[in-house]
Amino acid sequence: MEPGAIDYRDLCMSAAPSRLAGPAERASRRRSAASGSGPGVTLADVAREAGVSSATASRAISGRGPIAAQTRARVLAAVAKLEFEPSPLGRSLRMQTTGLVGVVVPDIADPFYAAAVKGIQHRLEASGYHVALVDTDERVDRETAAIRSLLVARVDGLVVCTSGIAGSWLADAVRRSRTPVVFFDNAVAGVGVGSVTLANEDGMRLLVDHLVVAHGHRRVAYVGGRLSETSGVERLEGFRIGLLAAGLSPVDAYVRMGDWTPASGARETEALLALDEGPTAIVYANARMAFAGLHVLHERGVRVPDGIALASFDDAEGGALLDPPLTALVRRDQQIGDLAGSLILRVLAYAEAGPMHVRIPMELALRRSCGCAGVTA
Amino acid sequence: MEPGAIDYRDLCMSAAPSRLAGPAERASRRRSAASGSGPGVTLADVAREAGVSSATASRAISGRGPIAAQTRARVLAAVAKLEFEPSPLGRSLRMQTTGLVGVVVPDIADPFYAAAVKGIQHRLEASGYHVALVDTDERVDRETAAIRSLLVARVDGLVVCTSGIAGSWLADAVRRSRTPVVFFDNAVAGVGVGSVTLANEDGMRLLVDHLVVAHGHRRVAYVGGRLSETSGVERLEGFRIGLLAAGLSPVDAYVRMGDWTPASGARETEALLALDEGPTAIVYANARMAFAGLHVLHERGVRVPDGIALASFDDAEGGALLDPPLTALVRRDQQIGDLAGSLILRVLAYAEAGPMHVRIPMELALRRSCGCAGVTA
DNA sequence: CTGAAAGCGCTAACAG
DNA sequence: CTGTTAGCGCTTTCAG
Repeated sequence: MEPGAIDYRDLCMSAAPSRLAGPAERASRRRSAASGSGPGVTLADVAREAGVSSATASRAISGRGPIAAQTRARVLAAVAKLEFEPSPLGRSLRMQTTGLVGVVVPDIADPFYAAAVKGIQHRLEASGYHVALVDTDERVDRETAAIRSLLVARVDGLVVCTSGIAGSWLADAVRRSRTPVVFFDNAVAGVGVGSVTLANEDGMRLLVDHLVVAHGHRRVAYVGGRLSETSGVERLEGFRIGLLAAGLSPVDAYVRMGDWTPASGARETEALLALDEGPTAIVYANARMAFAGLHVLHERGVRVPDGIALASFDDAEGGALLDPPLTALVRRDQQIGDLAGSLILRVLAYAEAGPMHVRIPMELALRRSCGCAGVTA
Repeated sequence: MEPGAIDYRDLCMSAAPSRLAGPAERASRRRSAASGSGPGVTLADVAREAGVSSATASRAISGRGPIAAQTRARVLAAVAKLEFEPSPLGRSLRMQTTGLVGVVVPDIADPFYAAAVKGIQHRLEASGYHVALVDTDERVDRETAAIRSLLVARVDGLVVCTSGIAGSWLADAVRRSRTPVVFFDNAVAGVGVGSVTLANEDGMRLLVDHLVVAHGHRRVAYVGGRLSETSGVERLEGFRIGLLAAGLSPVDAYVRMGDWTPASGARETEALLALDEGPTAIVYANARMAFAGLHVLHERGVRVPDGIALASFDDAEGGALLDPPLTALVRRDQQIGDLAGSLILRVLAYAEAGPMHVRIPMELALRRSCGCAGVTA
């Protein structure tokens, strides 16, 4: 082990106490102002160097306000010479703006949210915003704390996927702070300047319709997600309506509720298998549950799709790689994040009026787990 | 479609121009100061309400400096009454501290980085820091821009996984800014206050050793990751040394270089299959390439592990769910992030001296893809 | 123990 | 067109 290296177990003991001093408690590190260039150089320095007032320097740099071309050039030269970088701290205080957008997600380890965050971040970065990310572990109390804390930090906007249909607290807090909020994946009725959601109901109907009409299944089961989230509610509704539209009626025993996790997908699949007269097809409300379900079926020696056919609402990197490849609804993964980012930017840039709600349509990818030959990629 | 709802295609046209006005260009929204409570209440308001000076109010709230218990109580009452939340903007300017830690990752959609970010965020949140996340898409130019931009934003610290062994720019920038940096997964020699990396070499040796010694393979191939990253280099080295230690010599044709992506995993696997005398076992440098490789093998009708045995350096949610379950090295996924967070906190809290380098040991999970019976979970 | 005053770095009115 | 002045909200000497 090289010098300076330590065993990770030691670190767990020594450097990971449950609570270290936070930013507010820390003594301020003084800037060293070492070479007189780079961070540490102030606008006043630039002004002095250029022989103008700091107001003029500010105008030259920001491009706002009248300024003689020649003066501007002098200032810019000074900026370059001193390698001046305007400090956002002074500007933030003055402008009441942080250049930060808070992003709150239930679980960044879920590939769906990871992709969404990627989309949001790329979008916002292009407009000069930074993303303050908080992962809530799907816990409503953590979500509440996260939003509160981001509001205190004076983020310019918020992009939130709430877990749990948010109560009045969220609505109040958001309204009072006058901070624009965009919801994605799960919307909150009546709150926020916009939302981006999937066509949960339509998509699920597509899936059910395919299983029933194209493949003739009549005993179709459903493994759903949390009903405390709108996506869970809407997908279930889509399942029921899809069944009814196809002339079948939902059977209670075939409708199982999971919580989006692989563990719950496995559990509910086993429950379905234990039934006297089991289903001939199972629809999962998301990919992670479907993956786990497929695994259970393999273990039990049930052939897919011959024994039981499978389909999933939601795809993920790997759905196409499974054996058999999973029939699912597809979308460009970062799209939802990109749109959510666009929505919040629209408000930040133009302070536009009415809320804007976007639904992303879903497309069916017919692979082999439903019984198709697997034409679609 | 409900009122206010629009089709997403319209939005792509109307609200997603390539560049919207950024924070610096926006006119400042004036606080409405509506009810006189909540955000908008200033320390001066509290002081007035409590009948003290703002200096005293500050002392009462921050807990720093001498203050009479009674006075403090009066101030705290005023705080509660007005629902005062200290503005971080004023404090930031004064303290030269933002409470922000920049986190830079190559690809948040990679489950490994997602888990790492989760660990980092949770750790930092516990100490009151926010995480400013940037995803670089594995592009060095984006990484450079990200770090520069975070430094300009005056983050208090940086946690970085660099893609590409960072050149002198990074070293310079980091040193000059005097901002503490912790590297994870990929380290950069001589730069930063710490690093958290996996035991790449040891782990890979474990894998090779198992294949050769336990299962008697003599034609072992390797599908590696980028050699512009230390993890890529170290894993390759581990493979070579492992082979040598087992008394075999590496065969050039069996050593293929991918770039961590599933696509490259598939491509190199096919190249291996095209060989006259192909390998009897393949070791992959990460899970995503292994998944794709397994898929290719399935498609080609090669039985795993009978035809070709498989093992992967790196696991991921789902490795155990594959068919056959994938033999791989395992770790607690968020651990690397947790440790990286601890390391940067240590520096932020104590401004401690020497750099600290941590290696996370890897453990072998014997599943079925290598030929084992699949005892380990 | 408390108050007055200065200032972090920047921008915006308002004069000149 | 440019300089002066006045803060944004907070912390911290320095006196009292």
